[in-house]
Amino acid sequence: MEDQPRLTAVSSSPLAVVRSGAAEILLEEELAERLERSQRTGVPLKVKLGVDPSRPDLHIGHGVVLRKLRQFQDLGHRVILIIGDFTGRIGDPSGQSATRPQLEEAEVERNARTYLDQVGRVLDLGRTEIRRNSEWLAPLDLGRLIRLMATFTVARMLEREDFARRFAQERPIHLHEFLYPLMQGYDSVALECDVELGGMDQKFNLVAARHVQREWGQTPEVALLMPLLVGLDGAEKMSKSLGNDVPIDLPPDEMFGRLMSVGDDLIVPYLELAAGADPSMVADTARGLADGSLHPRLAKARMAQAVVAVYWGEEAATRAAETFDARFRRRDLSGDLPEALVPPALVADGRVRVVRLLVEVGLAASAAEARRLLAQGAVEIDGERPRGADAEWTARDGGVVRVGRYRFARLRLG
RNA sequence: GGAGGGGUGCCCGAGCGGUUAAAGGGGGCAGACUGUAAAUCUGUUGGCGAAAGCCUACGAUGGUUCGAAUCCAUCCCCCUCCA
Repeated sequence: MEDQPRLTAVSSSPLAVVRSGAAEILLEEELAERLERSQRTGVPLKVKLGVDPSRPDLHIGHGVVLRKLRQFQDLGHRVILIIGDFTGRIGDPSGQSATRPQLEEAEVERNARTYLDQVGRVLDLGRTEIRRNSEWLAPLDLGRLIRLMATFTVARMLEREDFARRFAQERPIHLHEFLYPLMQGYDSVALECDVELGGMDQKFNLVAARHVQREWGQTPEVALLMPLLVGLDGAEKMSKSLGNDVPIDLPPDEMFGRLMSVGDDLIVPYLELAAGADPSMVADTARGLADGSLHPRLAKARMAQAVVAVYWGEEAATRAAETFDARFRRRDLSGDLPEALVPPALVADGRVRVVRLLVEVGLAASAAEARRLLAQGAVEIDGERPRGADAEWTARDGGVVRVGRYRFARLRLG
């Protein structure tokens, strides 16, 4: 392996650390002032991140914000994770069933737990406060709610890009959707937050929170906005529903592989945002790629390794890089492979129908797909490349099957 | 409350009695090419089956017909305009 780049900046001033990589800070002077005061008085800042429990699957795009949160944590500040259980529960305007709220409560619970598992890869959970916004939102009475609503105008609401677009297209905007930014803002009031983090897509909500706090006589929190990470497709922002994401809990080998399949344009942004690499290293890489002195494949491998290291540690990342090299560059499948058990019932006269095998070990979703893959020459098993739907494999413990480029397994006879 | 438009495969979208497992595009998967790149080209993309073939599918239910995604009835949902 090539020598490892330094991934974290040698600590400079707290402001420099916290500011690095941010897309926008409202307002930076306020941030500087609060950090300074905190340092002087020894009172840590309350730093908030709101999370949506209806989507418990985190990807490395969320990781961008989480890493920033971690930096605050490392500087000794109080990090508060707000589970939006209340907001999440009333979220879906089309949810009508009466039995639903309770089910959702259990679900919120489960999701929150999944969430923490993942978040723990980046944050120090022992030093993270977890709050649910139902704590203060559920008891909110109509009087206070109206007071909250009175702080905003419809015109102001419609400035939000999402609302503006839907309004222009005459697509529905449900009234309660206007409440979201307000409730999020109220979260900040309830906790008297000093700083709130979010992706750029949260800008409106964070600005609203500042507004609400001011209305409630509090000093508005600093809104620290992180850039959105582009998805693997290089076009849309990373999101699970678009299927262009890299889940935080993806095993190192797969995470590495997924990062390697990305277009060259993403090397630098990922290095910077997803890996949080040292700015000078990002600059070096960008320069090397631009003048051709750095091979894109090498740069990409370094990027992938750096990202994997964030979630799985240096050692695992190095191993992932080596495994990748062996499996894909040298096409060597002799190392550790995921194992798949071949049930004895499948074996007849020492032979196994390949179609059934693929389905059984999960390398094909259905027999029809398995036949298609065979017909397309995508299946390699123990060095053979059978084409027919009636192909058979001579059962052998430790046999290796590969489907397409990315799917493979070592076969174990059960 | 009144008038009109619509619900099709992962998504968008054509079809408007048989030749429709359903055009076309996107996405996915695979093959070629490569840096497992990206881009490009080609193939493929409901299930069961070795195959012939069979089964399921066009919001739901029922009906007309030799035959329905296409016609009729009822219901559910969505959208637009008027109030």
